[in-house]
Amino acid sequence: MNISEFAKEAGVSVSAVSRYFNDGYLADDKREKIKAALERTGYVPSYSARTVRSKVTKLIGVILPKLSSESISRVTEGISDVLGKEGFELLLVNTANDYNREISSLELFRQNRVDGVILLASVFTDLHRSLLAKMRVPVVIIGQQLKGYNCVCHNDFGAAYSMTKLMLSKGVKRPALICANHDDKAAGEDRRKGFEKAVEEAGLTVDPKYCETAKFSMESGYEKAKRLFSNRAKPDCIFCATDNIAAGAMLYCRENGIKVPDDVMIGGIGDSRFGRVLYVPLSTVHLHYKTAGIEGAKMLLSEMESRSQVHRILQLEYDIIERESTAKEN
Amino acid sequence: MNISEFAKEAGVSVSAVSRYFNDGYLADDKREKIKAALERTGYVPSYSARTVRSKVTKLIGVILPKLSSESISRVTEGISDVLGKEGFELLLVNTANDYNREISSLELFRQNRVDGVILLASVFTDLHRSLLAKMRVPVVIIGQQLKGYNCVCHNDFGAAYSMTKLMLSKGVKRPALICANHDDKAAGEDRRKGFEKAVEEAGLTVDPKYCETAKFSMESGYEKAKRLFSNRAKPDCIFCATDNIAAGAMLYCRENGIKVPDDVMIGGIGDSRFGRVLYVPLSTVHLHYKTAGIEGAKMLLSEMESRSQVHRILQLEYDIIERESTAKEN
DNA sequence: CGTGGATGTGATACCGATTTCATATCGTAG
DNA sequence: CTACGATATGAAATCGGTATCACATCCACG
Repeated sequence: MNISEFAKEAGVSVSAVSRYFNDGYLADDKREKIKAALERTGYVPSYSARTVRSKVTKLIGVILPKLSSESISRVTEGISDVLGKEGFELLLVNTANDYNREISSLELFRQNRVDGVILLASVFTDLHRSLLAKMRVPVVIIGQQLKGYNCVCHNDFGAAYSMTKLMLSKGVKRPALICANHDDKAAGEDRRKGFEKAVEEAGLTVDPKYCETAKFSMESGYEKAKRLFSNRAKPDCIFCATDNIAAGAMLYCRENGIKVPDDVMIGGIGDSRFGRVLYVPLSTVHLHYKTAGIEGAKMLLSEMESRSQVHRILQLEYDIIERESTAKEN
Repeated sequence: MNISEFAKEAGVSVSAVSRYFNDGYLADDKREKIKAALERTGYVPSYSARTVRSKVTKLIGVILPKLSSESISRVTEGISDVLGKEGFELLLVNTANDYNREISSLELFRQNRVDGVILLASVFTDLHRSLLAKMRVPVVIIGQQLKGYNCVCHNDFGAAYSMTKLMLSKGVKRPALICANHDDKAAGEDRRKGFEKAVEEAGLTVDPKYCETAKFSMESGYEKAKRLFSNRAKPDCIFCATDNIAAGAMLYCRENGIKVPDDVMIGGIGDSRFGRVLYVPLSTVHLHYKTAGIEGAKMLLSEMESRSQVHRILQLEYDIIERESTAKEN
């Protein structure tokens, strides 16, 4: 059933029906007639037909590197909370860390399918940049910084610096690092640099043998911890770029009789829910993921409204959470 | 720029452009012309205009009770994998466990906005049923059973039964339960029944004092464990409906000097990633969440293709994962 | 050589809504 | 009493595509 059939059924004009669903200027008796016919027939207007003319999709495209990650789902929850209240729905694309899917979903979103885009990417290539430049709708980037776009990011450098410093302040001498892929500016590079700064400030040096690069998984953390402990002089402190990596490292320690924190301190980033209930409760850094989602969504809303070309970067701060995994040695 | 402007620019007819993006029957020279003009102009056809005529949205509506849950995001990942390969995108609605949002998103999906719907609901009311009946596109339900619909569910009863039986076989005498909301047929009622059956088969009785109902969170598990241990006779075994609840219960034990498994065994369901690295590694039941998403998506695809009215229920089995939290007492 | 199927083509009707426009009615301010 | 703004209305143009249709080639087959 389409609008004209329905209009006939309701005994009003097509325009009246359209007005009923949009603004006003409609007499009460017609309003009643339409309401009654609506219940009788179950008619629902077609969204795509509406979009063709009005250009409004009430859809926001969200590009994510993966779904089953605690931090990402928290960001998404924040986004969903804010945009849901404003009547927007989320068109979600899970790229599974595949650049090609990232690119192709940007392409997809150019097809007038969404009113705005939120991008949680880990790496930016030139292709990303050129596609982003072609976008005809506002874009907000969460978790990374990119010039010329509204961004919400975390103080990754500071978080890593503070966590490392916390451990160093307890007198450890051979700090090790399990970082993330360097191409990831935020979780990779910035966190690594934060670690290095703290180590240097403590008058120590960062030996490449004590630096491993892991994927964002527990399994990978486990493997890299194993490699760290294959060095002659064992590390007495491991800073891990994420809690997942830290959990993997801790599992390795547990299985190999290495005591945390007495033999080795372990610190992570992310404040995962499981940190409190780990084998040894994990010291970590709380990043405001949900807030990032909320603020990013708000930025997008305001950019959609004003279409302003002024972009800003919102950097969220962090909270150190100290637990047993970095407790004082004696 | 629209299709006729673009056609003029490319020096071909409107039909030729449409054919370029759809099937074939187009001479190679025109194909080349269009490709060149495409690069020159950056033209992208409008999806909604296409949809008005062709009815195809290439969108699947997915309704979820929450985003930041490991089990749910694993299901979603499965869905996304399968549907992404077939060129579908996901229109995601996070209902935040709010029935009204669940209802309103079903309304939303009636507006010819999606080609199919996947529903991960926890509770079914009459309103749900009547709205679902009005749907004009195929619907698949994951995690619950509902007559008249294609469903993928888990053997929740069996999982709970087996986990409880595992603990009882180790000689515990005062089993306790922390279950989920009974309105949730699968995770609430079925798992509780599985527990009860195992307890009765062991010749024991289920005292209401040893049954608590928790929300799906660690905090709630913690609280309910506290209540269980306020009984005069302490439980020596707690079956928890989910791993999150189990983690909370374990945290309570840890903080109160109750030894797991020596003083109390703890078992969960869900095989959360963190189970291995908990304070005491958690015995749990692996449910095939990702598989559920994959199979549900496949069901939807085949229903969209065949429009068959035959519905089936796919019940996935489970694997017991035995770890230290239920290790033999001596 | 005639016929028919596969291939290729552009004009145009059509999809289902919104928006514009020309017009009507009514209360009220001047 | 007139003029004007606010309210109300339906016909028709419009949005940007796809589907249909009538028609043109071309090659192969009997």
